[in-house]
Amino acid sequence: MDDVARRAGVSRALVSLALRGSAKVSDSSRAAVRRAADELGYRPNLMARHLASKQTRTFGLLINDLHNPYFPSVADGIKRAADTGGYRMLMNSAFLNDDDETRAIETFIDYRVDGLILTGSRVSAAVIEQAARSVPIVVVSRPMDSTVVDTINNDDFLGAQMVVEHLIELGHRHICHIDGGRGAGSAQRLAGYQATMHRHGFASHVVSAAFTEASGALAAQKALASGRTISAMFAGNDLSALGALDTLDDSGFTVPDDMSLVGYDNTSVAALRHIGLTTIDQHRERLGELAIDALIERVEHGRTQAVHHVIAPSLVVRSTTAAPRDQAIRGQ
Amino acid sequence: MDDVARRAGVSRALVSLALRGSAKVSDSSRAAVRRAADELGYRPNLMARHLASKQTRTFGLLINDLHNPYFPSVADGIKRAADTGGYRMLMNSAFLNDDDETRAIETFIDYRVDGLILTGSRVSAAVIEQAARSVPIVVVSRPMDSTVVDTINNDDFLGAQMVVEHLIELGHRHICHIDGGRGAGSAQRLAGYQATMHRHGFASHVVSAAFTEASGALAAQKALASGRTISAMFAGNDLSALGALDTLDDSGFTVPDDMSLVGYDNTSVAALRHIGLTTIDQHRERLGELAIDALIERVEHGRTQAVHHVIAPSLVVRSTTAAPRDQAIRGQ
DNA sequence: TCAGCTTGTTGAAGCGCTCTAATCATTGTG
DNA sequence: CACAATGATTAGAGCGCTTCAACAAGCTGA
Repeated sequence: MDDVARRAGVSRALVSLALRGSAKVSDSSRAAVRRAADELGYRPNLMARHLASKQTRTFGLLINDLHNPYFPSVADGIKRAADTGGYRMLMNSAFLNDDDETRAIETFIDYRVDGLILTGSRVSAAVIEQAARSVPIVVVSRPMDSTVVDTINNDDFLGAQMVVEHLIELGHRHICHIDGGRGAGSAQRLAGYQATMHRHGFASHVVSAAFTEASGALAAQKALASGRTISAMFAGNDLSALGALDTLDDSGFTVPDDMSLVGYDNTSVAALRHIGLTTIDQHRERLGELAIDALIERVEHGRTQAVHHVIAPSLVVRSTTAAPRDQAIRGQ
Repeated sequence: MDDVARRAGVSRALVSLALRGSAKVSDSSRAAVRRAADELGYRPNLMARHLASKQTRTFGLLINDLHNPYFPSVADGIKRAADTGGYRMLMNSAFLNDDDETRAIETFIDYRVDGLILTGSRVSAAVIEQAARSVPIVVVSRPMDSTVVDTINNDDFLGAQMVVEHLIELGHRHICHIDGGRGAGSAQRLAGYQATMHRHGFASHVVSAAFTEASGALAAQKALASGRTISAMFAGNDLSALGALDTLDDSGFTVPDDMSLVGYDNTSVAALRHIGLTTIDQHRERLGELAIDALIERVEHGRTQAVHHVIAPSLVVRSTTAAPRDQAIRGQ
């Protein structure tokens, strides 16, 4: 920086101002500084800059499970919104491990990001609220009733309700739900399923799993082995639906003739025509935008009260759902 | 830090030493410092630390395309290896955009990571070598003949050869290759395909695409519309194979009866039984370990000469390849 | 002409840490 | 008992930047 100042014939302070585009720098010195900086290939040291200014103009994004194609799409939206807002992103993933997640959050705090977005977070609310004392936090895809962190969520209760209504309309009565356990939003999805089944006077049938293929496959096995009649399965997310699809294939069931199957998230895999999974779309890009907006409001406009956005999902009907084979017999 | 020092009844310098586990600190003061730090919830400021020491003990990982399930698996291996090496990771993704990628690299440099891993990078070699002047770089899944950056690669020529040999053994003669364009490793895969076809006396048939589903689907359409006989398609990666599968489904082809299909990367999607794509496994976890090892050697042991690792892939035969329908007629 | 503004510029302090060299205690040696 | 050697501790400089108060210079209007 000293070199640049000397070369441009000004003081170090002015170099700082000029490079950050301050209005109170004359055009001539600004040009001189710019030229000198270019010629010297000078890049300001972010560390020093932060140390002096407490700003990094960087947001952190924590992705819980990189293997779940749902998250990259949310990341897309976030990145784009951050770009237009003039912030850059740094990411980290936790691979579904709580310790990893806690450490990743600490890394972000150590690096003094200006804001932090947690997607599909699974650590306890206490950990998050503790971290929120150091940095503004937005939690995406995990409902939290907090006064200190913002949340951006899909209405998972409604989504589940839409799925069940869709299946019931097709004539299904025996709908089994593959629960997502601690996965993001899975409690709401379960509740939506149960409430809707109950409202229609049908019995719930829940097998527990997680948001992975392997556990979805296992859960489907358990469901089939339970001896209960099942004509449709509603999995907590696309990944577990894919696992269930594996099991159904293996067990000789044809989807949707013998069994209807629904996922949740509308990931790219679900959209493959070869799979054509009926599922719920969460409008992920929108989630991302809202998350960045919330952060910018806090950082730049000093908002301190928490906001909680909930956006409505939509049903995407593809080729894994159809009327149950025995519809004619059981009738309406 | 001053507070901690005061509370522990020692100097600031000793707090620094104690917290970093220096050997020249008495057990008693070490304990006192630890306790004081805990009580105060003190976390050293990474920025300040770096400013003074030039170290962050963090590696950066740039993932080119988060939507391609190949990369998360590589990231898994990298993260694990970094963990055991005592480094933490920061990630960033570029979404297949060169400008984004360049900016992401700059962000990492600004954040002064101790080392940088580029996976599936697409920017020009010049950009990478320029960046390598600021930080040790390992390039994964992109062959580069550089004297300044390390590379860790799969033997894509060999992998392609294995695919073609497999198909030829099944009786295929008319094998079409869906090229990956600028995608990582795609040049080698193309070369392996062409060389092997040529060696067996068969004509090459290449349609160009990229490493995405959409372009794979399009390429398959072009191939089918070309009027040339095709009994098998070898796509540059799993994603484009999936796209081709969509097209084949739509066009009424049954895989593998009417058409065999092979991918590359052995992603989780390929492994879904419902898809069961024959593909090449790159031993991604190993790639990740080697990358971290290379970085640590440079950072901690001062290696300056570039190393280039190439590891052998293996063929994973699933259910999208079979003998061509007309084998009996065309015979051997 | 001059007080009072602007506008542009600068010196110096300070951000929170590490590191070097110096200091202080303690022990061992001839 | 002086002196070297060892081990533990500390003061203070410095890392590269921002920021703030102060200042110089050119303008304004009375």
